[in-house]
Amino acid sequence: MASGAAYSRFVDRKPHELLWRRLSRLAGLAEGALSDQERSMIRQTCAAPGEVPAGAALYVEGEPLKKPGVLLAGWACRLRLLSDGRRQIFDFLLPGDLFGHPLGPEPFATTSAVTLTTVSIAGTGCLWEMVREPDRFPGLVRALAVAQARQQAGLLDHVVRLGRQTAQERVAHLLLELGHRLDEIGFPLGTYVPLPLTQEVMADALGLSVVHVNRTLQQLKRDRLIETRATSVRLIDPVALATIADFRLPPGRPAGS
Amino acid sequence: MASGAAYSRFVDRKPHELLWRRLSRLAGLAEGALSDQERSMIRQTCAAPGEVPAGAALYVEGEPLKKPGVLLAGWACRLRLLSDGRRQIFDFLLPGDLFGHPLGPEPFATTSAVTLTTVSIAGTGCLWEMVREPDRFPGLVRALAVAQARQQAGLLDHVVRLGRQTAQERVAHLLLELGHRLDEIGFPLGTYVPLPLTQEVMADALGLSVVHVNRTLQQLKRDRLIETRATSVRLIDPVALATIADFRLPPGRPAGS
DNA sequence: CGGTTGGTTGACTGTGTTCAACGCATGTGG
DNA sequence: CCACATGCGTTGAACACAGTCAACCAACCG
Repeated sequence: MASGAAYSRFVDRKPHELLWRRLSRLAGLAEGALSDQERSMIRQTCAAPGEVPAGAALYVEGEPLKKPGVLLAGWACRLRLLSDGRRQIFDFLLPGDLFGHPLGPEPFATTSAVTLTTVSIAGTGCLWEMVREPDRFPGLVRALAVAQARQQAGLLDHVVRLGRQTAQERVAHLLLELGHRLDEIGFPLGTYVPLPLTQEVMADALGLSVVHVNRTLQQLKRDRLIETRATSVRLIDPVALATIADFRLPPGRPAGS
Repeated sequence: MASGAAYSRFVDRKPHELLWRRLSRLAGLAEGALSDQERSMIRQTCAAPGEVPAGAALYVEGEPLKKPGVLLAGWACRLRLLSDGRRQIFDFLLPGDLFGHPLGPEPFATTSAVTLTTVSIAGTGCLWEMVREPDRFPGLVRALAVAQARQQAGLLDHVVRLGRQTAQERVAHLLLELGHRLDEIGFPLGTYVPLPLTQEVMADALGLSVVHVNRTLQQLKRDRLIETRATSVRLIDPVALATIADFRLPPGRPAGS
């Protein structure tokens, strides 16, 4: 089931190799989906990564999206603030994820994005070329489109969580989603994997209070469904969790490839 | 403020003219954004509209999206069912809205879509051409991209409603969103506009129980914020509603055009 | 007519919130 | 090295918003 075990961890290798691997999978599962030109483009993009500290904004709601990028290491999230201070987190950006690309022809950010850990990013300039000259990079454009479609699908899952699931189901569902995404970048499902989220962050993502997230996590631990260490979790029984959460694997990812 | 008053109602005119008008606005606000070729394409698309009864599925989650279309009259919604029968509605399709277009290169529906009223649709075959030969219809492709970006933005609003707003705020926010979308197609904000939603449908959209939707609507009526008739509503005080709901107008729509 | 669909109301329950306090680790400056 | 502050997790008690269950009504329709 866990397909990522065969890969070394995303963060353990040279960034451009891993990014290439990931974009290839996104672009079409065939490893030859990207041209040599695109491959060198990726290398160039990763040449000078930048560091961003935790808690910094990658971009802000309403501002023009002028700096598309790739997350090479660390976590971030997309969110919106209400006028009275309430906060809603839409989704999380993990290593290998693209961000800051406009969806339509209107290049304005519909959310803000904030780093949750120290983060290493690449691509501020190079990826911009790609967006403006799509014909030269068909594989990359395809990978970008797939990534955006996935993000969209993730949003739909999130709506279901918030609209129709209980606290336990929400937490289980989110952990499974993150677990599977981490599995794809080299942290096998069922082992201890990084989860650099405070309970407050989880609360703001799941539409719950911090206190209730805390109690719900404790319940999952008591039921021997998960284990936690400092900033990592282990999903002890992903199948039982999936049953609780009504979790369905996203399509397009054959089990044994 | 209400910009739609200058237009006749979407459903009162010849479908292709109104669709052309709407797509022009989406494509770039300038009325000349669509070519003659595209205009005739639109006419051709609307030539043989089909009727679909209420409660029918336009497409089903997981199936390949082979029939893109346009809603010419009536309402529909996109939704997903949980395995135990719970239901979550993601958004609503109003006259003039496009549906069934794949987002990425993977042409599988991520939701189901169901009609809420009798519905008139067009484009099953013609729009498919457009998607396959985007170079011949640049304006239409642009309009489609803008429409999808808007739908995406609507989903973000929906996440905020479900995650961080109270029942009253949710109802007010949804009514405002629909009110503004109806305004765009010729039903001025502040007047009686059609709202063919049962309270159960609103409940499944807003993540509430039917009973609670009922009580919340009554409260809004008692506070003289809305009035309802058989299947229509009037937003008596949109400004007060917007304050309650922390509602922000989507950008890209100048106030007086 | 009786059946159905959608809306309304009341009483009761419960899931999740709020408020407040405390523990614990980490960091920092005197 | 200690005093203090800060961030995060944990716990308890009281409360409230919203859900559930059940009954009833009105309109519509075959």
